[in-house]
Amino acid sequence: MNARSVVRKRGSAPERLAGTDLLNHCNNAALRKAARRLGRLYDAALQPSGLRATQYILLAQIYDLGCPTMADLADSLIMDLSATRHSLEPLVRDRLVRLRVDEKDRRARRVTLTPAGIAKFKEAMQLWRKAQDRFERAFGSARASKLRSELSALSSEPFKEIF
Amino acid sequence: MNARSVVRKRGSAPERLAGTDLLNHCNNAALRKAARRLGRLYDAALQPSGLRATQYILLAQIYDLGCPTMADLADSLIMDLSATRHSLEPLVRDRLVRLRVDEKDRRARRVTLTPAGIAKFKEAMQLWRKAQDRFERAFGSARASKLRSELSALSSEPFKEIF
DNA sequence: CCGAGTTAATGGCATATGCCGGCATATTGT
DNA sequence: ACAATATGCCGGCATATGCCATTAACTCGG
Repeated sequence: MNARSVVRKRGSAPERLAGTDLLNHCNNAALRKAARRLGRLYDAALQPSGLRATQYILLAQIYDLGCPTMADLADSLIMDLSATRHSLEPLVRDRLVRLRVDEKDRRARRVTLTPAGIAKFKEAMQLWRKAQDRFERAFGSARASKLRSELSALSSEPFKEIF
Repeated sequence: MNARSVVRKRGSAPERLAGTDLLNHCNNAALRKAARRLGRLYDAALQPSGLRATQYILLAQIYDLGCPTMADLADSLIMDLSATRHSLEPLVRDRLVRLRVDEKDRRARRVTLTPAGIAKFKEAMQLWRKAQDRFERAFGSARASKLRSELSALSSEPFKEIF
């Protein structure tokens, strides 16, 4: 009787079908689901390089910024400083990334790619492009561009302070 | 020559400004950044309830589905089965969620909310709404709706097999 | 130059997420 | 009924992410 009522109650009520209401309206849930899905696509594509998608993102951003401080890097990725540091650990361990004390501000750490890091990044970039292409072929290139644009807007300035 | 080119080359080269190229085109990076940003918004809003945004999503989905199996739940959230299980652990520990063996298939586990879980969910829903409203007021309600719609499309069927 | 306040990073803890290998339970072909 | 296979979940391991408290280093007013 107990198990039955649990099992059945929900689906039978005419008010609402299963699993189609609550979360369909949640921006955060939609974002996370999409991130998981897409993450797995990129992760799989990058596998031959031994990098995770997140690690690729870190390398790319470091490459792009040159030798940012931890805080620069974290900010640019909308990431917590500690999270950034923790995520960097495997990369440092594997000698793809190096940290060094900033000359002018001894508190700061400059993050740089090692030669191996640069090589690995360039290797991974080829794989990344495959994932990117595969996704955009399926989703539409213009559509993806528009989506990224909206996501960037969401991640950018105005929303830093909606709290 | 090697290290030098890594450290310095970047900022000075006129070819490109720092941090605006590589990742701006990466769908995955854009998605992750947005997810982190929005996640923090929802996390903060839910804080009084003691739930994380992700936990709220789990409770909501369980509430919605009734008493799904682990696999049902994982699928509906585009989540790995093990990840789902692990994420459920704190909720089970705190007696918000219960697992029980399915009668008909002893391998399967049915996930249900306890009364405390239902109460907590409803409490959290009020906080969730605040975050949702706050975000949509800033981002635009229609715009958010469109964004969710694109994200859902991305998470849904056609892209399961773009590999 | 000193001390109060600020800023950058670290360490510890907790959850989030995923992969892989193993185990128990179903399902199926014969 | 039985062996082979498939399925659902568990455990262990590794990374991802964030918060908090702490420490080290800089800034500034006096």
